[in-house]
Amino acid sequence: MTTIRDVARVAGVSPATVSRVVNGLVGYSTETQQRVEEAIAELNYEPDTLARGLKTKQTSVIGVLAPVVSDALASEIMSGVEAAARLHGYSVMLGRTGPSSTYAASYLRTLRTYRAAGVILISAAVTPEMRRVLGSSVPIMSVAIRDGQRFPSLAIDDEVAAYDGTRFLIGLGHRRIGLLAGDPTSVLVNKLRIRGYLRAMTEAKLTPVLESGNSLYDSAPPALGRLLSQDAGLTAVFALSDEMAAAVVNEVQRMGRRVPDDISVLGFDNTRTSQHVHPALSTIAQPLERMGELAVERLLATQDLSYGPAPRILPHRLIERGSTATFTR
Amino acid sequence: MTTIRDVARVAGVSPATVSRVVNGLVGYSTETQQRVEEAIAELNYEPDTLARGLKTKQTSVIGVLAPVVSDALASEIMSGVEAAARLHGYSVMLGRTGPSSTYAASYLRTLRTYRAAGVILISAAVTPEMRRVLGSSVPIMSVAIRDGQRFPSLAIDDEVAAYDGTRFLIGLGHRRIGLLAGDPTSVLVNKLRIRGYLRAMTEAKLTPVLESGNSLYDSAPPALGRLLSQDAGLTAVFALSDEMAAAVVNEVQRMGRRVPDDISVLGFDNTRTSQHVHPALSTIAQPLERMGELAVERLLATQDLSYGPAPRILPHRLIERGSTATFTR
DNA sequence: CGTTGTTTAGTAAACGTTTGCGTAACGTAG
DNA sequence: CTACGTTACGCAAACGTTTACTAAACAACG
Repeated sequence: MTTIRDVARVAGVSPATVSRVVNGLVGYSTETQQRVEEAIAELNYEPDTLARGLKTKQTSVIGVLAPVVSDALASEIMSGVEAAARLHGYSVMLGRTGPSSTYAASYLRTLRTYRAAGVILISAAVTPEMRRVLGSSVPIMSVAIRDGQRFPSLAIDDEVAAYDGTRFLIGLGHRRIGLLAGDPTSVLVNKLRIRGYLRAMTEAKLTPVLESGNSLYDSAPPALGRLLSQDAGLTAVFALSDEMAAAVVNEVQRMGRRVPDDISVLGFDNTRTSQHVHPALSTIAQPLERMGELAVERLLATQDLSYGPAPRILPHRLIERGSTATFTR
Repeated sequence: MTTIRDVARVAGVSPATVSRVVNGLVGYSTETQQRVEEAIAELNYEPDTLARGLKTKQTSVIGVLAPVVSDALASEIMSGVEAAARLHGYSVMLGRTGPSSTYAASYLRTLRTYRAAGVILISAAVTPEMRRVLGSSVPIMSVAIRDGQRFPSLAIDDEVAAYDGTRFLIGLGHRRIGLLAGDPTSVLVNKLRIRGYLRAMTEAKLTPVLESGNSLYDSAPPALGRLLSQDAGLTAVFALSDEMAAAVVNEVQRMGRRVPDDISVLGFDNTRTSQHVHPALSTIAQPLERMGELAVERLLATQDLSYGPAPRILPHRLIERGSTATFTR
């Protein structure tokens, strides 16, 4: 390994000077700068991150935690995170939120010993325990979830998004619209979306029909069954994740009915899954990659924690594909 | 931050002793050990990774690079990597292979300055440039790709897997079987799989019909069109990725023909996508998560590079679901 | 020409660990 | 009682940086 001392020797200056030019500080002549740069190139010198971090108490790592790393939604956000991080010269460290808050906290502890520059939580809220573990030096934020008022977060307005989706279905002429939710007890996001659906339905004086799955594919068919047993005449189903929506599309067809002719299906998230099914899903798009990018940018803008709690709202967008159609009768 | 000195002071010993008990070395009495451990617990001490890494020239980070991070196949492998890494007390750093070998190399350089314990390449081969950048101190290996003979890798036997898939279709009674490959020029994997298909077909004295996509969903419909224009009477299509297979299923149905009654479709990889389509895909499963886990275990077993080049072959498995059926006529 | 200010550069002390070396204490054997 | 081996532990020097201080050199100014 070639060190800063080697460079200094070759360039005929002191290590301090080399450090200065490497970091673009002031205090050297152009001539010196050139000699140093030549030496760096010649020796193929690269500053040691560890030593630097030890001294400066900061490294360019950003931690990213998701409930499960192979999740499609999380993957796309991570993709954005990776891109933006790289762009700004940061590296990303990957982890799982895991089963318990303690599990996550343990990883955060690791992140702190790495003197990470910040951490991004996907689809998970910042708990006080996490905040405590990190100490005051490393900023943290949630994305794709509306946290309480306590910590910074980045998400769409889930209530309005679900409202818009429901309105869309109503505008298509549907009157009997079922909602297939995720687990409302655990995830705030679902509570908000359910509220949006409810608001749209009651405004239109329609009776809500609601069942919950767990956002994954397999939970949808049984939940759809329950939905249909509440109201066999449903003409539209609004599923709160694309995976569940895809399952609904397939299940409906398996039952011998057609999408969208007999039943319209609306998804949520606009992950790749929404295009993997036929007909392709109409869905509420979240700007997933963008969210990831923005998350790192906001994090980097946060020198101190004075950044404040205000959740930042991103625009959602309804994408109309083949799984929804007008209903007339 | 509480340091080893603080612990030493509280426990009434020297920093050296604290270090020894933290690292489980020898040279202290049980009584001392207990005092130190109490102090550690009391102060909530956690050794600084940076300082330790600087001294020992090793950190517990494992780098993982994939061509694109939101890819389903890569995600599942990463999931395994994350799990195993965590289990062994390592952290994973995420990166993209990116467009060029130089792009990847630049990230590897970063990884080296972090003194990473190793790096895992997903669906990408180790180039000599990468190897050179890493120097001799950090081991690297590929997974889900059969590298040349030069560097360690971990994969299924793609040739045999494709052969088996084709044999399976033939066993079902199909005679006119089209292959939908990925890009054969760039990825070795595809070359091997194509070879397997070809071998099965010629052994059975059937005439191969072959077109290439790029492994992604959108590339499949046009490629299917070309396949069908070569032989409109195809009764089975073997797609070399689940995404393409899913697209084929949807496209076939869009054309008013039925899967599997009119055309059987066989996929490859057994990613989640294979279940998102109806009928669900029969497919060749790779043990993706397991591959990720094994990759880190092999890496960790590699103190030095004397590990040798032998590619390790993992078993593949044919999963029969609804998209394939016997053909009789 | 002394004084002062500015620019360029070097010296050395940290940052928090690990570890080679030295040594005191204590048994045990001769 | 001396000699010696073993165990438990402390001292201090690294690891590769950054950065506060200091100082030399030089110009500008009265």
